[in-house]
Amino acid sequence: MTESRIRNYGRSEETEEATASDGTTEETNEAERTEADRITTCPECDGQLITDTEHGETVCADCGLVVEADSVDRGPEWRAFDASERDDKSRVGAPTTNMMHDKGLSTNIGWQDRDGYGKSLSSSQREKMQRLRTWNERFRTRNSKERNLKQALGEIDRMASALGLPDTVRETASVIYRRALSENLLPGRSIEGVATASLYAAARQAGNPRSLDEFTAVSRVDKMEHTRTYRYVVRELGLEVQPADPESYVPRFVSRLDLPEEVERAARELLKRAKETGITSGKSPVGLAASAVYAAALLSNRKVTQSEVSEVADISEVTIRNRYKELLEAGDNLST
DNA sequence: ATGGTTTTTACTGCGTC
DNA sequence: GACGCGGTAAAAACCAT
Repeated sequence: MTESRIRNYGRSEETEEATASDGTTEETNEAERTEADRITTCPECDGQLITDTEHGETVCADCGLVVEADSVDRGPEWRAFDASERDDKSRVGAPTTNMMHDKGLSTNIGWQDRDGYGKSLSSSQREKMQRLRTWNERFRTRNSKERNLKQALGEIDRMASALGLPDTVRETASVIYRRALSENLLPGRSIEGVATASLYAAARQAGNPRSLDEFTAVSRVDKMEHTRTYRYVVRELGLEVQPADPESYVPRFVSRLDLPEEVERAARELLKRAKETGITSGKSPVGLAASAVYAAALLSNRKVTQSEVSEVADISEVTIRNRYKELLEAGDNLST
């Protein structure tokens, strides 16, 4: 952002000098020009700037000065001269999504009893549409696999919302679930279990992990079944899931404790050093993150009690005590 | 199933407000 | 006296074998 601003400044100065030589320009105060008025007004005559997308230029409406040239045209590469032509030439539609069992590609008949112009339908038309809707729905979720998927994806969506996981994670989870389904991993396992496992794996792959406890809080399956199916799915599908990085828990703990960004940085620093000394191996990532946050808060003189941290991290105070001592020691050893 | 490691639970003592 | 903190021992959970 700053880069391009500097470049633009340079260009407008050049143009100024060029026009100043023919004596038409008054002095402009260089120092007073801020980034705010760069965008809207002409540096030359303070006229309104207009963007010419056809030629990729930003020009002054009054004096015609080209302020910015060769900008990137983000529009389509074809031209259309009226609305119908635009519709014909457009090659895009709604994106397909793995979050719906049919990838969002099947027909969906609207529930409003209105025609294309927004007018209400006659009663006979309404009945007809209702029958169509019924059959459309029946065909759409015809076989058991489809119904299975539908339920699982609903489940994934519900849990992801409850855990505050972004759409990208839901997408990944859906893909994993689809693979599990197509490889026949489902028989003998519950839909909820596999759905939970898929989401758990997706969240970890995305570097946005949630702890097992957080999952058991929102999932319909208990912890044991969850971990069992998770391991099973990972093994059968050959998923590559690295151990959760403690750092990825830090931001959430920090924000839940209302701590400043400075603490977050310090916590990350502590974790980095701990990783270098190798004391992190085998220890629970959540516990490490929680302890790092506690230690960082302590170092920056912010009052946070161990019990508060243990509360938001769902980790025992004892673990925090043990870990944070180690973290501080590791930090000392490296810095000296 | 088992043994080793880590985490949790429960309890106690110390200092401070 | 309540609270925060530190420590300990035993139980429980976890993981690889």
